[in-house]
Amino acid sequence: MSKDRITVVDVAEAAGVSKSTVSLVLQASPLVNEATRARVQAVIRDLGYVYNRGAANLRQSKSRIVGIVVNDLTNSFFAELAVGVDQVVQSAGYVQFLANTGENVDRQREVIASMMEHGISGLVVSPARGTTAQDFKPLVAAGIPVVIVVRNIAGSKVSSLMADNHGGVYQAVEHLAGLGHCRIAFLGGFADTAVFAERMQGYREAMEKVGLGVSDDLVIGSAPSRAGGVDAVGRALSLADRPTAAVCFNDAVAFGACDGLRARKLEPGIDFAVVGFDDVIEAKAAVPALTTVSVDPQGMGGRAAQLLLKQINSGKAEAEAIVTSVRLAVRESSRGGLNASGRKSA
Amino acid sequence: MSKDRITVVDVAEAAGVSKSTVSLVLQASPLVNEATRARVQAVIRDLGYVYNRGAANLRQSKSRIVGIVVNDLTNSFFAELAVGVDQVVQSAGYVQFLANTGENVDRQREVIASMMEHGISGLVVSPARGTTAQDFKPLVAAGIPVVIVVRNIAGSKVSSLMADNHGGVYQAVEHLAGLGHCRIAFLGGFADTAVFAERMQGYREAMEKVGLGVSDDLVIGSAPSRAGGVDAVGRALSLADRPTAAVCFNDAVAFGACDGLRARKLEPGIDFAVVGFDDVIEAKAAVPALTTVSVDPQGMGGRAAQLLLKQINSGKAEAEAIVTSVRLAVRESSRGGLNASGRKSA
DNA sequence: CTGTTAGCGCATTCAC
DNA sequence: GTGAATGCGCTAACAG
Repeated sequence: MSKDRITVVDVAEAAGVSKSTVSLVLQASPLVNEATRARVQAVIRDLGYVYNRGAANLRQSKSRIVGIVVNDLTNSFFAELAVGVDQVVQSAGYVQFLANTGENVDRQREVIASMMEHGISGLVVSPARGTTAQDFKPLVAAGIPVVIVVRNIAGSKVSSLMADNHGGVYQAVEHLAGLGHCRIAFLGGFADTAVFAERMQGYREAMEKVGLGVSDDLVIGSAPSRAGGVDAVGRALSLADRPTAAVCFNDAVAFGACDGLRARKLEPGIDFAVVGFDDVIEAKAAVPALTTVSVDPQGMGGRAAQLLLKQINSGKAEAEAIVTSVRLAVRESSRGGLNASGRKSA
Repeated sequence: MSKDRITVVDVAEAAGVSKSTVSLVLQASPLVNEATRARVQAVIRDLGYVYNRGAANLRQSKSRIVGIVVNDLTNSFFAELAVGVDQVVQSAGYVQFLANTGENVDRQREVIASMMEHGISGLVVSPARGTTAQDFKPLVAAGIPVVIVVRNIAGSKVSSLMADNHGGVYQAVEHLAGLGHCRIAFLGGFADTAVFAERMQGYREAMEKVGLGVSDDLVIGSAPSRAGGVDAVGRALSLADRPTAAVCFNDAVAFGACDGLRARKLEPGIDFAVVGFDDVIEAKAAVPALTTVSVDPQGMGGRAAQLLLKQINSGKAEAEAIVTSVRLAVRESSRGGLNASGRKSA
């Protein structure tokens, strides 16, 4: 059917003009006669011509394509993030390469290399665990803007967009203290990530600030998963001086904590307040008794993309670190839980 | 810092060979001396050369990039699908453009056009609602393989990969009948989609097959949402001749049905059996009493990608329609529910 | 085995 | 306003 790919010269001779004229109407230049423009466009349409952006990119050595690599698209949080990026990227007339690494650093290296070969003009990446600043060397060497989202990589001289981990946990602690809780635990998470460090720091500072101080037995690590939460809350409840509330490393842990409470016939939010950090976003329709520190992944994606585009258009800006605010989402059923259980303290 | 982009000629003269030689080592041709290959590769490495796939694509007029457009990446089902595609696409050395349409046909048209301009060599698409065969005309005209997933488009002469909607519901009905249910309703969904038609047909045929016949009052439409499910189950329960079980259009409806049951102090799976079709996949950790017809979206994505790659490599094959099987996932707590409630019938 | 010669499809000076 | 050259970075024949 269709012979070979039809090009500008084809439409040029079919319209009785030269290729440059065609090129001009293609980019909507005002330098071309209205009549000829119409004629050319007609020919384009019924000849079924499709613009070859690859050739154009080659010629101008720039492309309107960006890369986005996420560590786990299966996680709704990152899916939403990708949607956020997609939205602004699309409206800006860009198209995106998307790759999922599944937390595999080697795969990540490969896809980034591949994307570079394809001439992406920018990259937003939520790094796989184990990513080092090294991994972005090629990008920065090539002067390609990069914005890291969600997880920070120490020492990488690229931009980053992070949720306010510190502030979120800080708010959570203040909220619980305001409810009258005195023994507030920190549940779940592994200490080897930057995110954990930030949230932990928020916990410590807030506990000091509200005058409760920090005792190490209230910090109970576990896997950042639902099972980990069950475990952690179990250990918390078996402490001699039982906590009455906890802020959890993330929402998975928080769900687990609720599971653990119910298994002991305790009602989350009434008998024991729990606050999660809204990472995984299962939260959407979940546990009504759960207060969460909630971050808007789609919004983050959008902002990340905007930042990236800004850098692309400004010919390369220097690294910029921006922190997106979070808000505490307090559910009805978890308000004033302390009074209800009669466990209010001095 | 980095001057302009470094090219094959740069490495060529740095290595003291010609560009073609460089080109040959780039494609790992065996036609080049081991010594020179090593030298060239060394130069490539420490010159920081990056291959320009765009130029290569232009030259060979083919690209190792495929497009994938989904209607709602926010829905875990499609996110998983995308991951499935990504996986096989990546291992095949391809990279993917991903675009989210948000059920917007115009946006879909735009992104497909954009992808064509970028020279994708294939497309997998889960069409936005309202997509017509027309929308794929440009693709087929250009000889670009397309595989439609999840939702079929009548009259489009492209390949498709669909879940076994008919068979799934058929199995579900058989299952319920096997448990002794005689009044089995079909809940939720709008009649204007192909998917609905297929599932409905499965219901009808199975009801005939097991000798229960179909009475129209047992077919209760509603929005394919959780709220719709609540509504539908309510209407079902107020029927004169109450059904004892239902198969739902999808899992959202099924969840709603369970909500509705509990609101009436009925226990799903015990007092009333409900079977959902696992579209939205919230199901993962959800209602234990719920039996679902489950489809594996990631697997579907993988198969779709494989089909696409096959067609790409075989220089374009004709349209192929394949149906992926589904299986009934029966939860422990929903087995034999009928007996437990003493509502067993003749 | 390696170097030479030509374009892939387009955008961009420059003349006309 | 429009047309004729030139080259983006690479591969694909052929020569050597």
